[in-house]
Amino acid sequence: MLKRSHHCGLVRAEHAGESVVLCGWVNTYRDQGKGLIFIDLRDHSGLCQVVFDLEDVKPEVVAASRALRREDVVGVKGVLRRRAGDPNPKLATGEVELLASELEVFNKAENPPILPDEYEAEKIAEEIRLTHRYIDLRRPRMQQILRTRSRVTKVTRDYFAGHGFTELETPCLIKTTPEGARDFVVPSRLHEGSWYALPQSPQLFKQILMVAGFDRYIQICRCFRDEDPRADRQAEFSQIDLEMSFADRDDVMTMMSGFTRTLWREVLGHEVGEIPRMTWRDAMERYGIDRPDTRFGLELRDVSDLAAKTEFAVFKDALAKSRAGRKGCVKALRVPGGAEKITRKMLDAYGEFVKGFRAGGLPSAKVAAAKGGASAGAAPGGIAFETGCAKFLEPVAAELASRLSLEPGDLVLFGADHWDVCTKALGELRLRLGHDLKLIPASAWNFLWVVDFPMFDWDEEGKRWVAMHHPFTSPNPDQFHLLESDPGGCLSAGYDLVVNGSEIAGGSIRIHRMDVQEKVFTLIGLSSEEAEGKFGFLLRALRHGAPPHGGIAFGLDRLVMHLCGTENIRDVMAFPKTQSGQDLMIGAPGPIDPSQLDELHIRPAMPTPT
RNA sequence: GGGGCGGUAGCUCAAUUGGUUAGAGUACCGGCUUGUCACGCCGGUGGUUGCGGGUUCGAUUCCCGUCCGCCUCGCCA
Repeated sequence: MLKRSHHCGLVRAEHAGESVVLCGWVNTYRDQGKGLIFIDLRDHSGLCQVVFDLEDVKPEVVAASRALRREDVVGVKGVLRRRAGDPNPKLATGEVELLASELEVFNKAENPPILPDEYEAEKIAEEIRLTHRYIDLRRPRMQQILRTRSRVTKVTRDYFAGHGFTELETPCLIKTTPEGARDFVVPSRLHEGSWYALPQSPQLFKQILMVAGFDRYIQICRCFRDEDPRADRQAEFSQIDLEMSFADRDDVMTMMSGFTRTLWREVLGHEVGEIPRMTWRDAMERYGIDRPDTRFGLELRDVSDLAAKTEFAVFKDALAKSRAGRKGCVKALRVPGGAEKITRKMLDAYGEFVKGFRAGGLPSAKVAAAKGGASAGAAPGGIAFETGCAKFLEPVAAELASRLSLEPGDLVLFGADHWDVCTKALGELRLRLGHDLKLIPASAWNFLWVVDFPMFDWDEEGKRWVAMHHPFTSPNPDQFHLLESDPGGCLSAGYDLVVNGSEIAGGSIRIHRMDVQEKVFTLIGLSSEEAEGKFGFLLRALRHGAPPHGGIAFGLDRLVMHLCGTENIRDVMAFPKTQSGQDLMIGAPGPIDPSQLDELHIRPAMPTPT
């Protein structure tokens, strides 16, 4: 077998004159006739032109080289030389070519269903690319992404090893937990009728590792959640999972800010500065979302008090609403220059858009310069409202103008509904406006810690509190007293790391006292018997010497998406699944043999597949 | 579970109001071509129009069902 001496993409003019063996895939072939054949040979490093001078090689090489087709895998031996023809400025190796003397065909490729050309890849249906993933992954872009992913995990391990973290593994076959996402389950052969569950995260194990005295833990682990996938979500995904003992919220955030800075420096050469903090309340009120994209303004402003002074039924109705102890509200979004930029058609589309988030509609008004003097509707600030719900706004025009810093030419959009509906609808609309009006600077990296989350959300259906993060999250130290008196107002010691409006990590300081943990279980409607049954091991651990501890988990896939600038999580996974959870390459999931079912004590409700 | 878009040659797409033998580019096969580099020129093979039903003299086109892919709401502690 020909042994490779260089990589295709790395040969340069300085290697001219050397005897060289290149191995790789035939990217393209150009048969010039009886005397001359060119091929571009590709490996992970790039392309190099190989030339066969048919009058100057052995007959078997003539035949074999004429038969070369795209994606054949070959080794070529020859002398590297400066090109006899014009250099190709498009190739890093464009100054040189390999003059072939020997050719070994390792593997003749059948006519490829797809080609790993970036030129074609964008057009080829993803379904086809996933089916033939071994070819799609040959694309330089996919190679670059997955190598970046490898670089990320390397930097991660180095950073945390350098800070005293121990890499430990936790089991994949565990048991179901009552809270959280739907579990993937695995039937037990040895225990009839019993089931394992795949971990949604190693949460409890890492806490127990802290109780066990490991001080600092890291794992790059696979997590499983049986929920519908999205562009940035897969049922099976990877986390950088961490936990620290004797640490408070600031300790964890400081450590992780350092990690983030290291990662962005090492992978992108970008210097991340101090990462600012924002309270959850601030994020929700100003951005309508718990992971604000702070790369652009367009902030929401509460105008409930002014709306109350109008006779607008939409506002009145909203303010009269109440849910989970929280009154309805009216919020405004000022779009500078929007009176002209936002066409009627766009406005209608935005109205439909917010309805998708259960808002009733999108009241709006244009801002114009007040007509000279004291005409009706003119505010002292020199503006007047036109169109839409303008006439209802007249009584509060001056106050609105001042609160929203309105100027002629602006457009004002209103959300009026339950607090959660109103904030979410306007928050999503803000993002869409930012996109549509091109307000988002593409090259910016805006990091943000979101802190002071509520401990609990009120579940209207179940009539109970549910943990906002997870039931092991501790209240902030100054909030413990609210646990009983005002659970809805109690803030947690949780924190999320957000970049450009995307949550890349989330964690919390954990409860390390059994009595507090039991209290939280009770609050979320878990009886002591249930808690003992589901989490007895944790409670026992907390009785036997648990250090204060806390941690975080980064979404590895999303990190890589950001670092590579992709918008699709499947692009950063070697073998992703489709939205229906299928692996199109291997054909999973698939039927299993009835005897396997018997062994597992399972009788399917569906007819046995044939 | 809901909404939207899509499925025609290996791949990317076209096909008028429901009307001739479903076309083009590319890939592939054959021939030509000694400096190409998305090589070029000539010729050729290639189709269960996702699948199943229905309407019709006639369906890629219209209707019903179903499967698959993508985006999205719900969901994702």
